[in-house]
Amino acid sequence: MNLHFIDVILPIPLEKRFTYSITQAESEFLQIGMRVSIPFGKTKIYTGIVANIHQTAPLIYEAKEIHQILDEAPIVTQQQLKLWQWIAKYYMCTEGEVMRAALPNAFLLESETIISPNKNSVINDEELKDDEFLIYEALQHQSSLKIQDISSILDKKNVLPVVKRLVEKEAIILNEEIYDKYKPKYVRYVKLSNQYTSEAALNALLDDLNKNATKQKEVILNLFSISAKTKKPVKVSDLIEVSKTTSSTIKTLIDKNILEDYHIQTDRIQYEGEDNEDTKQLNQYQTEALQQINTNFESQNVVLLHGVTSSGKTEVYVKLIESIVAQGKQVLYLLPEIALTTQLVSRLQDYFGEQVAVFHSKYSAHERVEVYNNVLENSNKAKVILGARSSIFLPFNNLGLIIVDEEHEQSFKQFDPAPRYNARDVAVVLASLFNAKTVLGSATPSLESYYNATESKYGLAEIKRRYNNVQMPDIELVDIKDKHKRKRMKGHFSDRLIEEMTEALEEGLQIILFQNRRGYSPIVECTTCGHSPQCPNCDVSLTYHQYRKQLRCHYCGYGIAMQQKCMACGTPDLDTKGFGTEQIEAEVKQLFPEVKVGRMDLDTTRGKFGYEKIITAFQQQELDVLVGTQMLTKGLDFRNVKLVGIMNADNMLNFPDFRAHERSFQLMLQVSGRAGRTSQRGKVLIQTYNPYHKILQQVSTNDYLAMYKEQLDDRYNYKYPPFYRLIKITIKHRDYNKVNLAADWLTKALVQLFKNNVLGPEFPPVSRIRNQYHKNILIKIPQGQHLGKTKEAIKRVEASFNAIGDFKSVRLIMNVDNY
DNA sequence: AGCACGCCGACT
DNA sequence: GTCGGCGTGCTC
Repeated sequence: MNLHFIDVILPIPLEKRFTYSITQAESEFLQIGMRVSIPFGKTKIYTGIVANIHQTAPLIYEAKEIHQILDEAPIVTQQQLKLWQWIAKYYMCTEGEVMRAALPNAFLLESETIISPNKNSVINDEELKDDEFLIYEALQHQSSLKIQDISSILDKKNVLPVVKRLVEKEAIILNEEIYDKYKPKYVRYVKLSNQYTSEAALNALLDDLNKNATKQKEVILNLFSISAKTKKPVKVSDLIEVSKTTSSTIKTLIDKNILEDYHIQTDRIQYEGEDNEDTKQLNQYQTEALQQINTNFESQNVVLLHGVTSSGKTEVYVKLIESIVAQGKQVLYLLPEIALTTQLVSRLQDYFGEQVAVFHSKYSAHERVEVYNNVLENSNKAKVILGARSSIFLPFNNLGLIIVDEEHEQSFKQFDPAPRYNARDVAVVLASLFNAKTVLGSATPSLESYYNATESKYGLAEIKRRYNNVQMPDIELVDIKDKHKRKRMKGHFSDRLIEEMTEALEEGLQIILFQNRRGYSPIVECTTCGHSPQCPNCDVSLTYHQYRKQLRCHYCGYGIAMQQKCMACGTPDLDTKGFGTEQIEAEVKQLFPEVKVGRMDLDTTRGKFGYEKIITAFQQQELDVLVGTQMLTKGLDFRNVKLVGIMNADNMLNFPDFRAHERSFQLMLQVSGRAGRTSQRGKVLIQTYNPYHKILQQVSTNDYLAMYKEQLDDRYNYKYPPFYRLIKITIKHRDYNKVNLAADWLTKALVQLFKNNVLGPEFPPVSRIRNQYHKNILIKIPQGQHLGKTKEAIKRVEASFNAIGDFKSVRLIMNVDNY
C-alpha cells in the first residue's frame, strides 16, 4: 500500500490542484517547486509543479502515478508559490493560469501525438479511403507526422476520426511524445592539440605547414594572437572571421589532430561591454529626492517618486540600485513593455556591467529560460533585472528593491489571458514577501498612487526641476474650430503648427507629431448611400490602411483590399472620415516635401527590433519628423526635439471611460516631455476643438496637483477608485440573446448582494469581437467592504451561474481593479 | 483549456 | 444511410 502523494498545480484554468501518487524513493527525492510530468485525462501529459508532498490518500478517487520527475532541484521557490496563490485569489483566477503566465513556455512540456507508420503490417491501398490514403502515403516518405501536419495535408481541422480509422486498420501507430523545449546553447571553441604544447613540436609543425599549407599556418598564428589578446578560450567563429577562412580549413586542422574543438554551454544573451563606470553625481534636486526616499524607507515600504519629465529620475534609481547591489541583493526594475529600449539597458549596463539582465516578451523562449535560471541561481549575471510586467514572476530569492518606473502606465495591467494582474500592484506584494522596498516613479502618477501617498500609505519624494535646469516646454493650445472657420487649416495642420514646424526644421531640430490612432482613417464612407464597410466578425467599421491599400479591423485583424466602389450601391465616391498616423505622415510629406518623416505605431514596430530601428533612426537624426501613437510617450529620450504637436486632443478626452481625463493628462504631459530636453526650450502645440477644457488648461500649465484634486473630487462623487474598488465581469458568447439572458441573470443575483453598487449590464462600445458578443457588469466595492469576502461571494454567484444548463457555454471573465 | 463521448442535420 | 457538426462533462 503506497502512502506517498503530491499535489500538483497544472497550467490549466481549473480551480483544483491534482493529487498523484509517488513511490517512497520519489517522495524522498521530490521537493516542493520541482516539475513533474503527469498523465492527465485519457491522453494528455502535462507538466505540473509540486505544491505539496504528503501521505493523505484521496478518498473518492484513486490517484494516478506520476510519469516522470523533470528537475533535480526546485525551479519554483516557496515565495513564488505564495505569490501565485495571492494573485489567484486577488485577481480571481486559478493558480494554473498564474503558473502558465509565470513560467517560461519552454518549461511547460506537453505531450504531442506523433503518428508513425506501422511497419509490421501490410496494407492494401484499396482498403483505404482517399484521405486515409493521403496520410498513409505521406508516411511512406516521412517517418512521423504530427496532428498539425495531418491537418494541413488534408486541409481540415478535425482529423482525429481519420487517424482513428487508420489505427484500427493497423496502418499507423500513435505515440505520445514529450520533448524538452529548452536546449542549452553550446558554442564551439578550438585549442591547439596537446601534442604541440612543447615549443619544439610547435616549431616543427609551423615549418611543416609553411611548405604546403600557408593558410593553415596563418590560422594557427591567428589562434595564438586572439588567445594572447583576450586571454579567453577562442571561439571557432571568431577564428574563422579573423583568419578570413572557412570552416573546412578548421575541419582539416582538426582532422589532422593539430587543433581540438570542444563545446561550452553559453548564455544566449551576453554582455560584452567594458568595465563598470562610476555612477554619476546627482544634482541638488536629485540628492534631495534620494534623501527623501531613504528617509521614507525608515517607516514606509513603498515610496512614490514624483519627478517632472526629464528630471533625471533614472540617476536616482541608479543610486538606490547601487546600494542594494552592494549588499549582494537583487533589484527588479519594472518598465512598461514599450519603454524597454536599448537606451536604458545600455545606461544601466554602463554602471552595473554584466550584472544587468533584461527580460521581456520579445525574447525567445530560450533566452527567457536563461534569465530565469540566472535569477533562480542568484547568479551574478542577474543582480539587476530590467523587465516588463511579467518579470514579477521571476524566481527571486534575495530581492532587495523593486523600482516601478512610469508607474501610471496602463500597460502594467495585463488584459487578455488571465491572470489579469497589475504588475505595479503585484510588485508591492512581491517586495513585501522579501521585506524589500518599492519605489514607484512617474512624472504623472496615477491617482491611486498619489492618493496613497497623500494618505501616508506610501511615502512621497519629489523632483520639481528638470535636469540641467532645462525649462519645461512652452505649451500652447490651438483652437482648430476657430482655425477651420477662418480657413487656416491645411488638412489636419493649423497655421500655427505649420509655422512652428517650419521654424524648427529651419533650425535643424526635430519634431514629434502625436496622433493616438493608427492607420489612415478609421471610417470609409460612401457619399451617396452612407454605407461604410464593417468587419464581418466584429462590430466596428474597418480602418483604411493606405500603405497596403487595405481595409483592416483593429480588433480581429481581418483585412480586405481597399474597395474602389461602394460595396452597397456601387458608386465610386468613397470618403474617409477621421484620421490616423498614416494620414498625418502623408500630409507632412505633402506640406514639407524635402523632410524625412518616420512613423512609429503598431504597424511599423512589429518584429523583434521594430522599435529599435525607428528610434535609432530618429535619434541619429536620419528623420526630421516622427509621427506616432502613444508609443512615443514611454520614457524615450530624444535630445534634439524642439517641437511636439498633438494633432487632436479631443478624441482621447471624449473616450467613454472614467479614467479618460486622467489618461489624457498623463499622455499629453508625457509627450510634451519629449520636447526640449537640452538647452533650447521646447514647444508643444495642442490642437483641439475645445481649448477651454479643464484638462487642457491643466496640461498647459503643467499643473498636476490641480488635475489630481479635481479628478479626485470626481472620483469621490461618482464612486470610483481610489475610493471604491472595481471588479468588472464580462459575459461572452456568440449568441446575442444568450449574452443578454445570462447578463440579466447575473445582475439580478449580484444586485441581491451588492444592491446599487452593481452597474449594468451594458454593452461595451464594441459589443462583438471575433464573433463573440460581450456585455459588462461593474461591481463597485466601498472602502469599508471586505475585499476578500466580496470576491468569495462573487465566486459563489459564478458557481451557481455555471450550474445552469442554459449558461454552460457562456464565458465569464473577471477583471479585478480594471484600470 | 483540451478532449472524448454522444446526439442531430446534410450529404453520398 | 454515414460523416461530421458541436453541445456536455470530466480531468487526480
